Amino acid sequence: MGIEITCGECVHKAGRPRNEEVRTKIIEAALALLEENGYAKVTCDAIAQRAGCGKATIYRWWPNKAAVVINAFAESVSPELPNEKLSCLRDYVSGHLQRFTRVLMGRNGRILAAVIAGAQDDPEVAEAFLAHWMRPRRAVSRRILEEYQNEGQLPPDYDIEIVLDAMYGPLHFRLMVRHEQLTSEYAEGLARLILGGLLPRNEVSGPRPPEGVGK
Amino acid sequence: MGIEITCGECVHKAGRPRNEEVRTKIIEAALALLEENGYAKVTCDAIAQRAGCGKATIYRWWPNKAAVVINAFAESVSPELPNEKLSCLRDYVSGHLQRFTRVLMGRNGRILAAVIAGAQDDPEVAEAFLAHWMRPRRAVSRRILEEYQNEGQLPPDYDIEIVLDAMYGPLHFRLMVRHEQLTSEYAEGLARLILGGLLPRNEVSGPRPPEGVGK
DNA sequence: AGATTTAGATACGAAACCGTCTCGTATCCA
DNA sequence: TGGATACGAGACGGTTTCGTATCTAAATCT
Repeated sequence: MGIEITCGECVHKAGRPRNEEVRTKIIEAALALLEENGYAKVTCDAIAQRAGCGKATIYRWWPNKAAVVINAFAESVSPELPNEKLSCLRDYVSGHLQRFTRVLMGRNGRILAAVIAGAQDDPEVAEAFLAHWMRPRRAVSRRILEEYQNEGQLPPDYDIEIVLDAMYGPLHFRLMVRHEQLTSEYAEGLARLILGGLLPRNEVSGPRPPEGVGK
Repeated sequence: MGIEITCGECVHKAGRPRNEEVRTKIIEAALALLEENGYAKVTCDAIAQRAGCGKATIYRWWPNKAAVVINAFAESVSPELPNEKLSCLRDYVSGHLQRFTRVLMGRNGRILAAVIAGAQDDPEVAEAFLAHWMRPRRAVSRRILEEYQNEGQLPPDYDIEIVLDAMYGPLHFRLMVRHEQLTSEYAEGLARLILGGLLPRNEVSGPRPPEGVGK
């Protein structure tokens, strides 16, 4: 059943109503700690201190740290970056990688890296990350790429999942390993490479089928 | 100065000599815990228990958990996977991605993911990972790709760093995010895509320069 | 033999974190 | 006004981890 992400609709009956500002401050504190120190160093004590609230207030609304982090992450990224099909595949790939890279270069990039790291030792974080971020966004891009494929702008024998990975994988790679900077130029270069391929244009018409590499 | 990776040459003067088997057991225990539980859940206590040794023995030779993990990681991966230039770029990319994927599919894959995750909240782990794993291996691949470029098998206007990321990035992406399985077929499909590119072969000769996407 | 060093076992204090709880106060509804 | 709920502050007991300190036994050198 996983972790409750939204902390309920808070149907109000009687008594002092919930202070929405406190909730915001807790979420914001969690994000700031994620960004600055990484997942492992986020603690409920630290969140409470930073948010200027009592620890009990946190535990009243979330069962544990993972739930707060997942909730915070899901909200911070919810202003979706636009992802719409253009008439030309080339422009779509280039533009989309540009926009996504700009997101990763900022605060949400560090947060994303922290959540992926946290997902390595907590299956609940992993599942929440896939469900609330990775899968929905991939679905949008997948649908767009499939349309390009139907139109013949994209070779029909390519696995869309692999195309998606070829686009997003390198960006996440630099985000997390940080062997080189994530930059706008990187995104542009990557788009050119994915679109053009490594083989010179005067090679044989298509990639030849695999031979002698499998089992 | 970073963390001492090899725990010294242990110049022996007098007294009981160091039991090399204990060292091996500690390293092995660290690797097993990394693989099973991820970086965050590796503790010196757990290592000692699993290795069947006293905690003091660990602290005698390593300053802290990060040092043990880094040491263990560096040794476990030291049997380098072969990475040699072939006459044909296509075969090199395809074969290399295949071999590397097979590594990631096994025990060392989980360990690698754990270390990268650990690097997100510990700069020393990050630097050790880059220095002892990422940079040396990238250097080998970079040199090979540069040779292909000099031979004209690889377009001269591609940034080799980006080519490297296009190869390794998607593999690490699946390794860590696990939205889909890492398989041999994935490696092969990725190789085909990188080599061939998204644009149909009857497009204009080369990728056109960026326009209107930068600032 | 005696000095020296490694090693296992275990106790230890300090600190961090967890999740719960209480208390006093604030804020709303009936 | 009184009941109900939210909140901040902080104490709490319990657990975990850290890194150190002891103590005993083993192994090797001089």
